[in-house]
Amino acid sequence: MVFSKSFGYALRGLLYVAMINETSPRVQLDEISKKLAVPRYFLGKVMKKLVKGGVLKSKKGPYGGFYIHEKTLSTTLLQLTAITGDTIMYGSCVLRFRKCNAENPCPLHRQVEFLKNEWQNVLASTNIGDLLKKNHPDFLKSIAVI
Amino acid sequence: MVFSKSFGYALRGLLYVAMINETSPRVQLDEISKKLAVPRYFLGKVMKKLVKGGVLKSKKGPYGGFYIHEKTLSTTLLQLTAITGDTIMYGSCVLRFRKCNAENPCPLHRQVEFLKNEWQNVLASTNIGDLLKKNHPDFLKSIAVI
DNA sequence: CGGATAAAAGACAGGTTTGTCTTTTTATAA
DNA sequence: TTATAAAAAGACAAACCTGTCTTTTATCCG
Ligand code: FES
Ligand code: FES
Repeated sequence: MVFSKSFGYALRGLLYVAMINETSPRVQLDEISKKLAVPRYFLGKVMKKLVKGGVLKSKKGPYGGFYIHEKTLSTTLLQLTAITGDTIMYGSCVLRFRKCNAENPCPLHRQVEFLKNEWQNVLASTNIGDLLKKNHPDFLKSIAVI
Repeated sequence: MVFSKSFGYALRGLLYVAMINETSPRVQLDEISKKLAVPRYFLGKVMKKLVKGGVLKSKKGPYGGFYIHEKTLSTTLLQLTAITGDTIMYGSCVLRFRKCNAENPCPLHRQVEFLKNEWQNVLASTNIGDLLKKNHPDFLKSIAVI
């Protein structure tokens, strides 16, 4: 009932880059992993997925690093789950029955239907820009602490 | 965002035993695993956890098997998550921060606080007996279908 | 008691996720 | 062009979850 570690790293990494990019054009993996207290090489892989997923940019070499582009701030949490491979349960049963449907519902179906929709809604309607704004100004503290 | 397989097996196993025990004093693992179409030996381990967790009883040997006791029907889904080791997020952060608290919230805290409480509520207020009642009479179908 | 039955326990294997380290590729500046 | 810096890519290991099989332990019945 919790996101994967990868998702957490991805979100926090993305937020950190977005925050830094308000004042600096690039951030390096080294800095990100230290500030977030996240395993460096693993974070590298997650960030790579973000770049490949089209929600972040990167540049190799000197003066390189990660930086945002147009789409970054409008990236929703739902898109992020797709990128990090988190199984999200819209259309799938919380009990892992073959599929979630009202005709042949699992014993939990009624109880969780509403919550699933609401949850789905939050993920689809919240984007990186929203989180960045809402959590200012002690925002760094909120993503840096494990 | 979904329960573990173990949790699903545990719940369905528990429900099956509870259902059968309305007419028969014991059920064997063999029958349960076949009816639920669940891997037999793995289910055995899950059932063992239920017994150790004090929400089910078992007896070895001839005429043995699994059966319910007083506490079985009042077992909540929240208790089940504890038994199967599912990380549930009440008091813990969806992003896996050390702990979820309002003073130093993660970037998602605000957005998910309400949903977490609601979800928690469903799990804590739903017990095996409830599910058994609500899903009668085509209840077997609902738990047997994978 | 002795044989049969069923859960409990233990050993092991495959897959996925997470984590670490090394090598390769790309870009920059001098 | 060369040295350097940084991400990308690849190889590998540890931990966890799931699944299978074998051995042990408890119980019942004759
Ligand atoms: S059938 Fe299980 S949640 Fe809908
Ligand atoms: S601190 Fe993350 S959900 Fe509360």
